[in-house]
Amino acid sequence: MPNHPAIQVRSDFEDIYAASSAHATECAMNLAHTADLMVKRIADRLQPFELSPGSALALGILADSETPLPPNVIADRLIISRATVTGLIDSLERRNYVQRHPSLTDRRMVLVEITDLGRQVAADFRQVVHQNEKRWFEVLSEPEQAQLIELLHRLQDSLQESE
Amino acid sequence: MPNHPAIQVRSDFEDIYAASSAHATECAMNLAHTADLMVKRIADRLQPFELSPGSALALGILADSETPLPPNVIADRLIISRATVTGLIDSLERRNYVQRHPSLTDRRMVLVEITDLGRQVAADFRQVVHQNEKRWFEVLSEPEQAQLIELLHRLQDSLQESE
DNA sequence: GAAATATAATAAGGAGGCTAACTAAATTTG
DNA sequence: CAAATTTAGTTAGCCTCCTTATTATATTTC
Repeated sequence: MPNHPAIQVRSDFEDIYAASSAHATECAMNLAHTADLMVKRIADRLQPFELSPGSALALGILADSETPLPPNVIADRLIISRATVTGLIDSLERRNYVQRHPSLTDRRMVLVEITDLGRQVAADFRQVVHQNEKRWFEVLSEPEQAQLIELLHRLQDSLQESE
Repeated sequence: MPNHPAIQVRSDFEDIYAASSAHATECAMNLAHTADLMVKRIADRLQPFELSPGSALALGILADSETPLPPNVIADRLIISRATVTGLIDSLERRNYVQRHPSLTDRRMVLVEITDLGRQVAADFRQVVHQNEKRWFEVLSEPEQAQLIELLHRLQDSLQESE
């Protein structure tokens, strides 16, 4: 993903925007800040596994797949560029979490296969991350979590339309 | 901000997690994805001004200040490192949006002063960004926006506690 | 008041994204 | 069936952020 700086400010940024009745801007700031904080926390939890969030997501996708996948498919699922996936797979391969094989049916293609070690690591880090996420989100009731998802879905649609 | 890859997957990622009743994970994914999408959109809107989101935030802070500010203060407000602020100011200075002056009272300090051009640009980009934000968030009613902010605040607190 | 400590800004180097250009292989088209 | 186009993966070069080390100046402590 684009390496855009996160849009965040310290938590009392409301000072700055309070006067302008910028409710939308306040939403935007909070959204960016919260997401950024969460991603940082997840990155912390992944560190013991020597995984970046991106590598972890890629490994997770491979762990869920019955069969090896080409980098292309991983890029599509994560909505990142193929070039970035190349790097993620390089890093996973260095740790022996995955292996590249040339495709026999289409020699342009590479197939990425998760190793037994990779599968184990995926199971482990997912448990850790999921446990933490559950704990973080415990401050919201189930209905609130559902509503948060609903609001975010609508926002996503709104943003996606916008060009 | 840390250059962590955004944690996002294509919008039908629910497939993957549906089976595991991972509501918290679904929240997390949506949060990261929505924020990332929004930041990308904002970055698009800032491009005509030759500003990155980070530079724009820094310029905004300077525009709001009665007096020139040291890089240190900007770093604190944006919750980014001082080293990063050095780079942002470099880029703003190249475009003549700000000027560095040595502080007369503490010769370790630099004071960053916004130029008239910078002030104008800040007013312009803010209007553009704010208009877009308003449009994006129109899919949520006022009470929904307020609730989103409330939910996010609680999440932020929860995440901040977590180490 | 000299030495040790703390603070401000910067520089150097690293990580993780991106686009654009390149190579190889498959597919389409005339 | 040869040429042009498309597709897959990689490489190279850029951007924005980070952490750590460096330099200069203030402040604290003995």
